[in-house]
Amino acid sequence: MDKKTVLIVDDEKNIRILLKDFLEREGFSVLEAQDGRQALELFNEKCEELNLVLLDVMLPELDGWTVCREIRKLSKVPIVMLTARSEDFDEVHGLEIGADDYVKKPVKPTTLVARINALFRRIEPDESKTVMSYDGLEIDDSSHVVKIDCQEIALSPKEYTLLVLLVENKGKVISREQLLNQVWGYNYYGGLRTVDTHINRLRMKLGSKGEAINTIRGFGYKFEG
Amino acid sequence: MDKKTVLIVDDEKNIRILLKDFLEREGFSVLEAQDGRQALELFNEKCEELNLVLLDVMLPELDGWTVCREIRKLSKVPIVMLTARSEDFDEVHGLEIGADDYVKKPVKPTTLVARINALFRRIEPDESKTVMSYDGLEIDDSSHVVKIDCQEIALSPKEYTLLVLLVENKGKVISREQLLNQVWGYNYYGGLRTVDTHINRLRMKLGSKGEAINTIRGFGYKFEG
DNA sequence: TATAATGTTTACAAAACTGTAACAAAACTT
DNA sequence: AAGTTTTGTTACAGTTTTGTAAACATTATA
Repeated sequence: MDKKTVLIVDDEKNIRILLKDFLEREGFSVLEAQDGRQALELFNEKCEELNLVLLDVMLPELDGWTVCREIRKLSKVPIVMLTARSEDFDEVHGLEIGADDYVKKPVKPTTLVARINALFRRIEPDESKTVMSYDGLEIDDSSHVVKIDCQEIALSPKEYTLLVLLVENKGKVISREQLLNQVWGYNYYGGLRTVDTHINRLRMKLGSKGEAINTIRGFGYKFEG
Repeated sequence: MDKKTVLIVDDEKNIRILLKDFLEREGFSVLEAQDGRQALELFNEKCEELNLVLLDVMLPELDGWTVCREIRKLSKVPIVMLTARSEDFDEVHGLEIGADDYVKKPVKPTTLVARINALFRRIEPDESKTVMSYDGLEIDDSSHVVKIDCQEIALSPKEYTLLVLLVENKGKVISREQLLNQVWGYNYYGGLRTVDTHINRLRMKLGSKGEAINTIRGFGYKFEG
């Protein structure tokens, strides 16, 4: 998987910096433009290597709408439009003139990246993955692979199901009854202590990451502190 | 461009009706489900003809997250997740487990349709690949020929179908139920162990390449590690 | 601090799962 | 119609997984 290049077009410098930093940390390569004219120039020049354009709607000189339409004429590069003021938030129009997503500012970088990845996943279906991750723990449910620091570990069916449930509800306490219902089935008849045993086995196999499974005395278990 | 089929999954009847009416007026064909279990059943049955799933997060029985993950395991059908309550609005998680868009209710039908169209615009008409290959294994679906290191091998119909399904979903775990549904037909009534037997026969015929078929204890089989 | 309540760990037998072989029914060929 | 191939089921064995109980540890409570 090669590095993706993103062009950020925004007239506010702090926003460009914020997004650029975050995207680079996520492994993207980033170009910047501060107005529509510059954006189009850069686009013409680097068209081939661009994978995505992050386009603000309010721009000096040439507005985002126009830039979006121009780019669409030339290329199929995905475009995400950003908008700040609610009166500019004509989502339907934005999508109709060729944007692939349309997002209201302020946008959390994590969210933005998640949306960008979802977009890429669509375009290059080979890399489609459904991963949950936390710290160095990675769960790909479609391939059923659990990794700790990129090292695959083997879990039994119950352990796996339990882990997925915990991670999925990370931050929330889940009672033993709930765990029994979800993992063992709602008409399962068995002792609650069984859950403890499995939690224990899971913790062992997760090694240091096992500490992310917290005991909430009297209530149940919770993933993450 | 033929008519697109959308599956609406929501437990609120008025929302289903509202969306259904609107989508049908826009030229879509619509199916409905009111809970997660029903959604998955419908999905298994109509998998082939579906183009999009509109999935509410809050559902009785099986929640939207689970449904989304299940669908993702087997298919590349786009999924749009809807959510009503803000505490359920974990956009990043939704997108990570395979949703293509994630929208907060109440959503204007016009907006929704614009987003759906933007999604479809991205998806290229899949040139139905006829040749699949993995390592020294080559499957030409148009001529029905399977080769190992350029050496043609003979597979029975069931073995062939099974292999194609596995290879098409390489890297993904497929449950015995799913294999039965896809290979033997949706309303086939027969034991799950039958799948094991055929997997076994397939492995034999594939020789060393047979090792690419992995057993995922408690869940099913997966092609490739 | 003593006691009760709750959670953790260990050990082991029971249960569940899978691979394989054998067999008979069904489908297909000739 | 006889022979061949494909198919579904069952049974058995080896292995892994699982549930339970009991001992052990920890935390709360009086």
